[in-house]
Amino acid sequence: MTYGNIFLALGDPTRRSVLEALRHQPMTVGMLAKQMPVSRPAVSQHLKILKEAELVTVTPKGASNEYALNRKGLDEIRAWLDSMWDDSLEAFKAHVDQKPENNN
Amino acid sequence: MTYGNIFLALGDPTRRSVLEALRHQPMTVGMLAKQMPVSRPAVSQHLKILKEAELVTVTPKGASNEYALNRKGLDEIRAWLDSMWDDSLEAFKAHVDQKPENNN
DNA sequence: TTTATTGGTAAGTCATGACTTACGGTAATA
DNA sequence: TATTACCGTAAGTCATGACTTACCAATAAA
Repeated sequence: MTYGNIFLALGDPTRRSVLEALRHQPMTVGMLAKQMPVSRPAVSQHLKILKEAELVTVTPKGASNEYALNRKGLDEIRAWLDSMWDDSLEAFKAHVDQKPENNN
Repeated sequence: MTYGNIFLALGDPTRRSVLEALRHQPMTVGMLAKQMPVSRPAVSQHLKILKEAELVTVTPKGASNEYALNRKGLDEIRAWLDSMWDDSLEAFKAHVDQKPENNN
């Protein structure tokens, strides 16, 4: 279950703040830490988790590392949501289609 | 931030199992607990969190309570995902549209 | 090469939360 | 009414995880 990490990553408010900051433009760790209420190591640890969940990407820029949004992780969440509704509609359809005969 | 509770709720694998079980049909607490590796009180506590996140609804059925999927919570997640992409596209558009003049 | 900037990691603390058993309260049944 | 099923909550335990400071590696500048 690959989206397990993703939901876990999105469960933390600080990590969501990081993602929401990265919506507007890619940022380095220092830039992110400066506008957040936690320390730089904390941000670094969060970024590690976000990276493993494929919610962000890293590209080294000299001495600093630039982080950007990664579409992949968010797409998986969307797929999970879609699957929830597919199955739900299936169940509804089965409910509508049910007939007294042929229920083996 | 209303989706805070929702992401928190979805972060737990047991709660996701509950939701995925409810995709197919509404179920009582006992039915859910029977097909899960945790105790009934644990399921009950999870359902409380899912209910507060508007991911499930409850309807009393005599002595038992029937839980069903609630579209509302999942829709909010979808809206959050959409907002991420809207802003991301905005940023991309701003990047493409940028010209040497008029950058005040 | 020395010095400063950037950032990842280690180690430790502390809060939170995911379980358990025990209990009480309500609705169906005998 | 007495009994049985169903379920929510209280209390307590234990693991996890979100922080901190301290340290180390790598790049950029003096």
